[in-house]
Amino acid sequence: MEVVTRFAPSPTGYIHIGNVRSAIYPYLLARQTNGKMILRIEDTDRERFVEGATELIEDTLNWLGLEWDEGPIIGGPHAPYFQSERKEIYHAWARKLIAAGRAYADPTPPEVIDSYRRECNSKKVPFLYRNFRPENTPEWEPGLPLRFKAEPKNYDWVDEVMGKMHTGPEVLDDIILIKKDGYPTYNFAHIVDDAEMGVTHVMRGVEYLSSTPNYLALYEALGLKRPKLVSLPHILAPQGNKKLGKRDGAKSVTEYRADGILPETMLNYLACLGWNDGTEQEIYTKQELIEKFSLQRIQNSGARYDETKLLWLNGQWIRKIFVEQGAKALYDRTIGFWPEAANSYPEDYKVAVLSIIYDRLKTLSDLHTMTSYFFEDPRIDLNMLVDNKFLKKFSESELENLLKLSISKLTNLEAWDKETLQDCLNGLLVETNTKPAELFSLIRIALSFAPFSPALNLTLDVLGKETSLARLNAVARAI
RNA sequence: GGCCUCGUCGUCUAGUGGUUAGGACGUCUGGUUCUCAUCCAGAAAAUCGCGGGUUCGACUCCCGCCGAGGUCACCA
Repeated sequence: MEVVTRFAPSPTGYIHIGNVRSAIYPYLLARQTNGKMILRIEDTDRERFVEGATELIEDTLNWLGLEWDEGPIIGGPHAPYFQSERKEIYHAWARKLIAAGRAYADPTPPEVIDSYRRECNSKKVPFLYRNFRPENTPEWEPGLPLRFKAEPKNYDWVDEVMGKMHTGPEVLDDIILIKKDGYPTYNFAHIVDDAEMGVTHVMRGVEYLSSTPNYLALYEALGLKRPKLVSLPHILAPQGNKKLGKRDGAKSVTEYRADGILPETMLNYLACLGWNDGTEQEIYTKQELIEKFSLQRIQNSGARYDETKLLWLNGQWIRKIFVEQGAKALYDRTIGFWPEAANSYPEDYKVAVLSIIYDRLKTLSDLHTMTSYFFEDPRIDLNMLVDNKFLKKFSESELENLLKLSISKLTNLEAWDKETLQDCLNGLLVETNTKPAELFSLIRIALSFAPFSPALNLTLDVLGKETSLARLNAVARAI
């Protein structure tokens, strides 16, 4: 049977890293089995609805490369995919329940229900509405909430991650199916939708584990086959033991795009937070994840979110793309991350710069600070020369002489490429009887006045003869 | 409080009766003709939450406890 999974977020804001995994795993499973993934927007809470949130969600999925088969804009055989547009469907199913005597309209005012709840809380007993079930219930009509009539009993089921589950009758209750505003609750809507849409695997956070018996009761009352249930462990905040949420500063997934994290990194990192294939592999392409993913190997304990490892992984991916797909492919990912001054330079030049600094990048936004001297002349700061730990031992006139000799040798070069330049630099080392740390530091700093730069011959090569010599001369004059 | 879930290096994890408890991030130390990285090599780092059993033998099986989390909404 075809596997059908879904990602069913509510449009209450952006998707953060704490909950995007419940999009990734369904995606991987669907692709692995040549099944389908559905995007469904659970917008039945009209108070919390945020304008534009659906677009944000689609944007996130697109950026991560998680394409879906049915959903709001692209449509599909089970449209509409906004729950708010499916009211009649829920009502039709609700009427079946009423007809079967398994649902009732509840006239009890909220204040009264609150008092029941408070009573239970003060007695330290769980609040079960079915213990307060009204004797006579009216016809269901708009303005009245509709409740499920629970039949308490034991339930046994298998959670694909947590394993064999068993609960007693005490967890079943008369949950609200339809709110007084006519919209269904999540509890009811998702069951109806999953059934109508043919969803075979329901994947969601562990927080739903406690209410699963109520869902099981609903499947039963509705005469529906229960789908496979998959509980996903939480992603924990860096501090404490709570699940990662917006109040812990959980950034939106796409915010990481602005920070220069690659989507490959994000997908790789998040997929492997709480899942692994049992090997020692750390870097996975999307394709590899699709092939190797398995429900059985999802971790059943929470996993802490660790940004340091994300950064490491991003560095790995930057290098992987450069090595496997080439400098141009990596360059295409860097648009928007270059310093202002780079705008007036041709693409070839920027690709050349990228080629010699890419392996120092942790994020693409590092480009901004790491490459400025390739695009504008640095401010000359003689203290950087004089105070340098390798150059301290030289007097200013010695430095000037070293620099002048270097300038004349470089000026006389006929070719300007990394090999010729290295030969020239090596010759200067012999001639001046200095150590690489000394002479190279001098030239490197004079060229860049940056805390670090790529290998000297490469820096000179990319900067070009004219710019390099102009900068060295300027420094020689300034000493 | 009831019910449910979870518990291996700081972190992510491998491990299903017999292993020097393995890998990765991070940390530290070296090496790579200068810096910062990369890369390479190496080190430190888990009495497997605790206590009982079962067994020749337990991280692995059983029981109890403790700790952490979830849930008990007309939110999802």
